[in-house]
Amino acid sequence: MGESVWYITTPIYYPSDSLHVGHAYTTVAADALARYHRLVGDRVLFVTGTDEHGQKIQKKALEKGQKPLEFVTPIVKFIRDPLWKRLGISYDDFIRTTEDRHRHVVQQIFQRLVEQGDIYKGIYEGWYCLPDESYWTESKLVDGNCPDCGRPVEKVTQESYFFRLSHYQNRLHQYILDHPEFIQPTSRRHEMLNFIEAGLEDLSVSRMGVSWGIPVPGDPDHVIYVWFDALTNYLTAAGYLHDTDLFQSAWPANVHLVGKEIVRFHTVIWPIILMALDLPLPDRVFGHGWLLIGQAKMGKSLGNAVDPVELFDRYGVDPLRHYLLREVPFGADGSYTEAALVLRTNVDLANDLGNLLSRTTAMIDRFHQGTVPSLDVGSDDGVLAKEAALVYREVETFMNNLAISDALTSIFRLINRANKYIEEQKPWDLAKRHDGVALDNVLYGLWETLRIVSVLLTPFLLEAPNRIRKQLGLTEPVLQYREALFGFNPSGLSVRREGPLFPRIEWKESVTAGDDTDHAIGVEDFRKLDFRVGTIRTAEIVPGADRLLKLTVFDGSRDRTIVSGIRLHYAPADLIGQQVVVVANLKPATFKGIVSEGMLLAGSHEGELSLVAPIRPLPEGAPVK
RNA sequence: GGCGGCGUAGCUCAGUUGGUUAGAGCACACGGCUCAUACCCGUGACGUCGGUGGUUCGAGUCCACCCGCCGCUACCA
Repeated sequence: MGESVWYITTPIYYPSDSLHVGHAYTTVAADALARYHRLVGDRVLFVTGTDEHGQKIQKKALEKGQKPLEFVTPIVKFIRDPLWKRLGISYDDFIRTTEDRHRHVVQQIFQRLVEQGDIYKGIYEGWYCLPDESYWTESKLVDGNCPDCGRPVEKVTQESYFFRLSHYQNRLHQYILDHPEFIQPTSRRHEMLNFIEAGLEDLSVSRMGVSWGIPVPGDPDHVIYVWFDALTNYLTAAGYLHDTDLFQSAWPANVHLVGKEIVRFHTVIWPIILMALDLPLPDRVFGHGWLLIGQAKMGKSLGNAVDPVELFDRYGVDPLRHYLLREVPFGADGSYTEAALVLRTNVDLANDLGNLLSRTTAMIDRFHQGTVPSLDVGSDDGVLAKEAALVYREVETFMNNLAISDALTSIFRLINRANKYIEEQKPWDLAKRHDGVALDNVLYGLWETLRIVSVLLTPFLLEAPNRIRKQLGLTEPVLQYREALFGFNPSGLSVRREGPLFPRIEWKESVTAGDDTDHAIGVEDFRKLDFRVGTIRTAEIVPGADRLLKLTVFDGSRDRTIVSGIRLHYAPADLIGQQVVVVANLKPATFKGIVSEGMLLAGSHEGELSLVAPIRPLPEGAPVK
């Protein structure tokens, strides 16, 4: 019987596509929690993995002429290394649903539930798209047609195994009422109570048309379907039915960290499976928000998925981790923009933390020959010690509540306090006045604060803590959270200045593509723009300007003079009679003495330029919106 | 449609059980400092607290209605 294990999971990801920053966000958050708990001395089991069965992967593999496992394995490999490896994901176990250990567990559970009557055979009604070879539920159909291809679907009825959710409905409802901590944040809890109160239908947990999955024991025409397979990974990884010692200390899980879109499966289906198995329920299911791209949901199909590998190649692991953990507050949605990532890095990591380290070590070098002064407790004002002690407790509280961004905010408050303290104490004046004791206390306080920060940041950042410690003259890595207490004895240590801990990122907004939703405008803004169709009447070269043309454009009511910088791309003669789109309510501007009353729309790419025009002719003056 | 939530400075958000001049961070302006990564520190400006009408001595904070936005409303991982 081992000591109790702090068990945290991420969802297992579906490797049909490469993962994006959203997945990285969930996983980094779980990693920070796992690292924190190791630091405070808990035995930790941190599990992530991949959910590899199902129709979609079967189809994708088929398209590539591969077996499903062949198709999926390189993707899984990539997720483990480089993706999670370089992001520093310190998982203790990586589970794949295609592993034998998992198949055995799923089949045994299934068998047991059949035997005790919680799973029964019935008839499943669904819809099937023949050309797509896809099954759909009624609610997914678009106007009664296949949501993928829009073609008609046919009704299929087939034998299926059903899981008796209805039987456990009241028990689950009561459980959620009795355990306010079970579903977080509370808004999700309300939604789930609502959902359950509406009544639970039994869930179809097998399919006949899909071959890529775990067969139903004793009935190999049926494959165990989706959630029943996926959710039970949490039991497999905890050793259920095969590693009794591990299971006894690890189960129930402390936290299932999930995206808000799968909260329901984790708080309805999953607890009922556990109830049916007579197992205790996890302490908490936390549904975190999404990382949006500007305002939009991120997704492969939306073409805006941000590749995490690209991000840490460009900005480094610590800036990325810090940004993810700091920017998205508790349960709410966060918004990814490159501008915000750069800002967080420059302001927090470079200006505040990096610069504090730089100025502290510089002063110890200059005013104390590089050796770390010791503290004269009796004469110290205790300002930094007090703040450090407060932050120490706050971080504990926040991390226990899964409030990761609040914990980081708290740590950076200590850093800011230290920067301010320098301003208040003016060590350079103390040095001039030869006030040795006061100077020593200040320098020690700053050094000690940075040492404490290096401990506090250990769960969040991978490289910075040890780089800070090296510059502080410390050689031992951080081992325990308790090291973040004020009063370390630094005798014999000397600082070792290096280059900036986090160099400021020079970043020009205009250079970046892909974050156009960063400056999203409302439709009311768009309506301010008056676009109209016009026809070019005349076109002539503007003397003394090598790229300007002077045009007259009839906009339905009058001829406008428009000066346009398109001479390199269009000969005047080619433009006459051409329809274009003009911006009609632009303030007039003067070019080479000619007043231009508007602009033409044109697209450009790498030196190419093309005017925008209606595909079919329209009357002049027709609005464009 | 049903249930729930949100709308507070240019941006992201805090605002406890209703109570003196509505806050923080970022951005902006000005000033200071020089140990430091053009950094840091200070000061300042900016808000009809979505709208209307109530309750109250007093409402961002309670009630009603309205406007706008969002989440959930089952078998996709």
